[in-house]
Amino acid sequence: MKLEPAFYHRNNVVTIARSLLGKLLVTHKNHDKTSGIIVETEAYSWKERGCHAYGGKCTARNEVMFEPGGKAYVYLCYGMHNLFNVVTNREGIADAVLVRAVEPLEGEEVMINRRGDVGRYQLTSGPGKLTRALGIDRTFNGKTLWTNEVWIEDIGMKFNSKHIETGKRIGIDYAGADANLPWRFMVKGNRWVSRI
DNA sequence: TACGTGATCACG
DNA sequence: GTGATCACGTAA
Repeated sequence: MKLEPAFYHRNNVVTIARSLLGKLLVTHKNHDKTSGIIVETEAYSWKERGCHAYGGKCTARNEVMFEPGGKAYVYLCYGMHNLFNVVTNREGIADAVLVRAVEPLEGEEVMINRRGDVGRYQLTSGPGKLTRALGIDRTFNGKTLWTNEVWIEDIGMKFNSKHIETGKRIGIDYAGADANLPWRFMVKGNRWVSRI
């Protein structure tokens, strides 16, 4: 069943990033349904330098982060890759969770068509790869996550801290000391987790 | 390890 | 208007 708005409106983005592991990210476009189990996330908070909305800075790109939790924040990275985030917290408090990897569940053929035949474990094992595989582009920016086009679902998969690996977030060296925050979460041993 | 790639943002 | 920058992926 789809996650309710209240799931996203909570104020602890780290807690939400952890609890998104094992949830199912689903897209449905042009009669193609694709889905994957979330196996890697990163938390971002307006209070730290890694975040696009650091210090409450609102721009044309990140304004959806300031809306109530439960929307998609999708932006273009390095001129090529669409990255998918889940906006959290209440209106005006800009927190978000980056989804970095999923394990394919439904529509693997469609994903291969979109990504090319790159091999089973390369299909969705990174933040740019999974958006391509699931057909997520910037037109998804601002969509609520309980529409019929994109949503996140609870499939009863639960992980305790024994099954979750924690680490520093990837690719944010510009964040200074905040780059060391242990806000990256991975399902231990899962084959689709992005880079080591 | 190196670079493609183009939107974005802080300048003025 | 302009230029530096960038929450990545790929080949090598």
